[in-house]
Amino acid sequence: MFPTKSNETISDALKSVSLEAGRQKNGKLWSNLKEVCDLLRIPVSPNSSIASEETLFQHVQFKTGQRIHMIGQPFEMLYVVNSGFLKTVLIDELGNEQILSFPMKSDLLGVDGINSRFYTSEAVALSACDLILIPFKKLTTLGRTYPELENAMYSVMSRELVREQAMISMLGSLSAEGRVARFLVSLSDRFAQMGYSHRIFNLRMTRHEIGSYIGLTLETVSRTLSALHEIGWISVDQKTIEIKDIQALRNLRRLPNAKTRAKDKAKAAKTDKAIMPAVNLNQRTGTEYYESVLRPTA
Amino acid sequence: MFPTKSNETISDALKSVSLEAGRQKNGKLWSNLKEVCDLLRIPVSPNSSIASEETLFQHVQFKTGQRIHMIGQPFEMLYVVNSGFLKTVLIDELGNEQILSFPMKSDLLGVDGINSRFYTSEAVALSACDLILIPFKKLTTLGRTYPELENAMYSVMSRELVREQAMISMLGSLSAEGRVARFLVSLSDRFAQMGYSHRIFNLRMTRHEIGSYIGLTLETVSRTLSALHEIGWISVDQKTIEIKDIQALRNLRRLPNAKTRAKDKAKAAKTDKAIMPAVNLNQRTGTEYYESVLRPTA
DNA sequence: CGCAGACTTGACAGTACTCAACCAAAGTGG
DNA sequence: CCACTTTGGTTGAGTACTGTCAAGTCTGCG
Repeated sequence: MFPTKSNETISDALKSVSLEAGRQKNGKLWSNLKEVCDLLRIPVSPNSSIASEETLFQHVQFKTGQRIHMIGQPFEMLYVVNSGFLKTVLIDELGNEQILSFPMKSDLLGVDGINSRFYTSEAVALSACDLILIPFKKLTTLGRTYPELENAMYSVMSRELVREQAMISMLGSLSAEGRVARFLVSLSDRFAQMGYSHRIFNLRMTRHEIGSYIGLTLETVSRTLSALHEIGWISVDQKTIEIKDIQALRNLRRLPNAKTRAKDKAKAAKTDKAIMPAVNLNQRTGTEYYESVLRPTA
Repeated sequence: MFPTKSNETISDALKSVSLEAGRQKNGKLWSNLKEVCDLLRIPVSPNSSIASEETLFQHVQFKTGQRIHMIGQPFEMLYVVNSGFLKTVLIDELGNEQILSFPMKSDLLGVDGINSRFYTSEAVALSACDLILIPFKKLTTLGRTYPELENAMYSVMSRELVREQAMISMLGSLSAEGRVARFLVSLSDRFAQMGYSHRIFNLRMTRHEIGSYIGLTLETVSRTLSALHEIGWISVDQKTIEIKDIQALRNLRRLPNAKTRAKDKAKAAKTDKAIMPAVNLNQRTGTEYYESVLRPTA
């Protein structure tokens, strides 16, 4: 009776995850080092001394809209997302918000504070969240006891760096369609990784936030989602996304062009609003007609 | 008789720096841990045991065009730039090059390899370069002996992460003019930091490489440089850049707009090709005339 | 029920890309 | 030494894409 669980059931998921990766103590949730490493997808040899119960890290819960840390605040903690969805935001000199990431389960937050000793970005909960507190001082101390932990830290930071490089590459080279497609694909991948459906999911962020993240205006994001919907690669209804042709989305760098797309729209319209399957986007027949008909009416 | 040294004199600079930050041994240059930390601008307490001569790191020289490491190559080394100019390049699925950074003195290279155990980008020398080899294994081992080194590593990686975040923010929010202006300002700052002139310097990279770095085509880069030249904020001649109004460049987010710019060009033309000082870009007088004169001739 | 915020869609405009011609500098080879 | 090629740069014309402005819809919530 249970289909692939959607990411709707946050509170349910939270409960079960909490049981997996935490224990009660003084009425609060705590995780040991091993559990934190597992959460971060850091390989740890099973017989490692890391598995000890000596060092516990406290969980903290945040409600939607709550700030985890603010810009300029002294840096002391790293945070590992155990459940929930967040955004990290940079605010530039003119007060413009720039979304930097949408952290979710198993992501690490707060790394930007290490160098300057205060946070250079802020993190906000987009849903109810369960985070694990990692005091940075404690972490570096532990690193001396467990050499593999040290390597793991380097590894996680390196991973984050590579992720940002990919982001820069995307912003530098992809069209609006390419960016939105990639965004959806990466979300789909993340959800799959977390055990949610990779086909149907809910966006946790607004069009404005998506646009900020991938360097577009909210209108362009909305239009592009509509366009992808219309050619049948996805289905959009407000925050609900259904991926219908992930391979097409993956391969997309630049939609053929606006003219061709208009043609396909025309076809779709002619075939009684049926959604076109994602094949043969490059066909170019019987379309000049459509345009020449429309032009006079405008 | 020595003006502020320009960055022309690479080989000279290399020699002097080598004497500063290296020593001969078996006919090769070596630096100790303290010198490497200084180069990376990592604060080290002077009485620290880090200052020891025990651990030496070898220098390696590269000629223009030589590759320091390639994509997919197993990761073993980090590199610290002691002198010279480089580029790091990402190559995506379709073989498109994407410039990620232009490392120069005191930058760290190769961090992207830590996570995946092989380099995900390649580094190429844009000039003669002197790099210090840091075997990663050796570094992590040393980290256990010198706790402050460990912190320093985290700090450097965090710094790099913040830099990339700023890059993402820029690509997401700035116009072509803003990007080029920022690029020039950041170069100017770097050169100042290295003791070169912040007013006049030579670009080490092509327009194509600049464009890739800041997400524009080479034509747009060229045009924008010409525009900044024309309004008198900089002076461009091929690879030579002279900054004439760095404050204007710093504040630039979006040039008033194309129309206003055309007006200023008109003014500049009328005043017999004199270069306009960078004031009052927003004046909007006597310009419709210019346009209406030009239009018919086209 | 009305309001505010999020989203969609249209019209229009301006920025930046594409294509292309041209120029300059630096090799290359006879 | 001079044609010739190659590479990098500049500039123009035209166009496509994406931003801006604006109107209107939908949703959730007090």
